[in-house]
Amino acid sequence: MTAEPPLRADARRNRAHVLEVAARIFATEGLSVPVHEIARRAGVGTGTVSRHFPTKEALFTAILRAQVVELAAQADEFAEREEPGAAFFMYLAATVRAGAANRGLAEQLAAATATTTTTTTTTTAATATATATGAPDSHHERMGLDLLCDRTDSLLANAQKAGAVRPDVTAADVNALMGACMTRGEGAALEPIIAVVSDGLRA
Amino acid sequence: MTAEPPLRADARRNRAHVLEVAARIFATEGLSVPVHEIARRAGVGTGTVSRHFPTKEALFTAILRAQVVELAAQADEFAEREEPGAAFFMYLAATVRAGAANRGLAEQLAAATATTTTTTTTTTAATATATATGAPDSHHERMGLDLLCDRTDSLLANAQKAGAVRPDVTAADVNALMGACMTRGEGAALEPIIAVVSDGLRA
Amino acid sequence: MTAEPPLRADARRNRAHVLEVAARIFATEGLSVPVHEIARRAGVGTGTVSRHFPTKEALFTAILRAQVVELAAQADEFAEREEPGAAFFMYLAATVRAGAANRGLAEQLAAATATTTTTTTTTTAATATATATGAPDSHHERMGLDLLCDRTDSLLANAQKAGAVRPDVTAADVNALMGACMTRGEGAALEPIIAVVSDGLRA
Amino acid sequence: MTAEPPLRADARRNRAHVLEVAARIFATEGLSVPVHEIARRAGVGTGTVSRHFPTKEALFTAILRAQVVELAAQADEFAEREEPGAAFFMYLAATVRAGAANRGLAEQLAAATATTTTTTTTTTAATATATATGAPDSHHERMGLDLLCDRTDSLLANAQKAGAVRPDVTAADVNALMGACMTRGEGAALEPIIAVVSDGLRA
DNA sequence: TATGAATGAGGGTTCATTCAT
DNA sequence: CATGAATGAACCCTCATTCAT
Repeated sequence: MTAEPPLRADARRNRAHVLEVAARIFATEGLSVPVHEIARRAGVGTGTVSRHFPTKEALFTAILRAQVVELAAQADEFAEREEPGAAFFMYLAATVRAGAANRGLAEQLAAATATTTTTTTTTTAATATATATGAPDSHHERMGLDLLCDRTDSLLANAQKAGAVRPDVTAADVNALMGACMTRGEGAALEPIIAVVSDGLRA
Repeated sequence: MTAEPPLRADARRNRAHVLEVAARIFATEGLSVPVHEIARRAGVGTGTVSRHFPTKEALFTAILRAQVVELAAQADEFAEREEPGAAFFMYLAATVRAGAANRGLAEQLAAATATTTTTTTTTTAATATATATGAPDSHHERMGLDLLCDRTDSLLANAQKAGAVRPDVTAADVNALMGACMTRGEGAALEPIIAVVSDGLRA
Repeated sequence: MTAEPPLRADARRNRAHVLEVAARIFATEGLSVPVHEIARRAGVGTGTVSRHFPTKEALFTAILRAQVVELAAQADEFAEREEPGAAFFMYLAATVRAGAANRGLAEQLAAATATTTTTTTTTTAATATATATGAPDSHHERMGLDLLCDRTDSLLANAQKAGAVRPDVTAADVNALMGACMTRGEGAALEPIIAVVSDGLRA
Repeated sequence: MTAEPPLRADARRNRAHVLEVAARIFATEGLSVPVHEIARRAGVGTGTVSRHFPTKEALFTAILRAQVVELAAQADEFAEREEPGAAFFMYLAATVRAGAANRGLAEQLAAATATTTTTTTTTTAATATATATGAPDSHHERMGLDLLCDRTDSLLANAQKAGAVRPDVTAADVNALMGACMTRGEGAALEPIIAVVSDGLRA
């Protein structure tokens, strides 16, 4: 609503730094790392983190959105430059690779995929509250997951129309499969898993 | 070391009851349910839970072990009664279904699979501490995951020898795939996912 | 709803002790004293306070209700045993004396009296939340202030009918006057104030 | 000690504006409004507020003093132009009306009146600290309350000498009564309260 | 042995104040 | 001077664990 004035240069740097550090920490150690710890490792006070991201969930959101937006852009490029089948499988691989490199992203996606009936309660009290009081799916949208779902929908539809993907799988199945692959153990090679799932999806 | 005296009858009953209730709760609501809540729903005091399972992680372990032992037994039956390919795919499906029906199990497996390189921190401070101080892989073994890994190893090897499974996947890949599928969103149907992965694994 | 089992003896003692200490502290230093400090002075951990009174506001409520209930009972005695005018003025004096001896009580009453149009925001976030989401006046009732208001209503009406109190003042005025007198500085003698207000109210 | 150089014109304007905005906010919403919020609504940075009023309490003081000085001036007018009784009761009514229209003023006065024996702690940690470390009654004087007390003293004395006010009340009683009436609930009409108290004070 | 009350470290968040820009 | 980002202590609350009853 109120158009915020652009951040001061140093603040922008600081914000970016916190974001970067938090992204790395969440990626490697998951979302349960205390805010205090993030602040410490970023070399700032806890208040600085709270100023830029008033809630821990806001921090999740900021990080996840950025990553998701990038993935969606990539997906659009694939859709434009490749033929339907290739586009779909490149999207699949790219998304899974991104998620696999990022534990926090995977955790959020896993939680988000489970939003159909039950309230998640996994992530945060704030999430629950928001869900209870306000918009039904706002969490999903805040995180930008709707962007990804859109890409899955259209890329899958096209690939199925082109006969490159078996017709009996739904977008929800694909989302679940991608979300699932992200959480694979780091001990296992990621590429074989992508290969297996891709092959399993082929017509 | 110290040979534990056998539990008194009422104590054994109590322990079993707590275990049962906790298993149900963890299965449906995940591992973050407070111990206090488990005790309450089991109709015992928190002290009773702590007496039998001195740590929350010990409770996880006890539950997971039981479930894993059962899965391993099932696997042995498959190995005995079915031909290699069928046995492998039945094992895969059974394991994934079990995990998918059990949120806590899936959470633990996901965390456990990720133990190869990084220290986990996912589950609990207690876990992290234990892992840090004690034996490097004891978590894995305490949970009984070694039993499952053994089954994956042998069933996969046999199935590959029989030409039923593509030769380029490793046991680690299969474990990761199974672990991954368990965490699929509750919105997506489980069976299509199993079908896709199974098809992808076939020779 | 769920009939709580009676507290264990030691817990009841502890609860009573915390209540007593908190009442004294709130009475002398107001409501803004940290819970942590109350716990410290009561010689218990912060968790113990939170166990008995899950919210700081719950602690206020418990203390205030007890005091208010006692005042209401006293009022009923006056109504029964004295003639209307005397009953009213004894009630006034007793209430003011109680509130004056109790800074926290006075703060709450002052805040509570101001509930007509604006939301108070003075006391606590929890209060505001409750007011926003749930029942409109629940704060007022949780504190038991409705009990006092009832007494003011009836005692005043009777006294006015009996010609002991000037007819142009309302119960709201009386409540405000009582609430006001409670907050008088401790440097000033209370009794002259009561005398002045009582005289001013006489027919 | 160090003779302050006169403020630059823009600085003086800024200071005045902050003062004005803060006065309005404190009057309507009380003293617990964050400094940050005051700065925001005044359209200046938080640093600007802190520069002019190094402490939140300093801001209170500046505002209160101005208001108190005005009240004192009014009192002097009454004393000059009216006969003793009228002057006293006009002073009483004017002071109470001012306080009642001003939540922050009333809060401060209530806190200030209570300074005789106990240390306050109501307003702010800063206040408490200042009170603890520095001069015993400096708060009272910083706020300009001594000015008001002087007026109460002399107006009351004259009115009593003139037989317009009952002789058994002290200035402290009157101050307390005035302070008390300010905090009356917004639901109750102010004038009846003033009427009652005035009548009660008459000889 | 069972109980559940007590503990206290740790979580996220707010806010008066300071200080680099 | 003005700015507003940074600070960090303090607040309230949760919960795994311990221990007196």
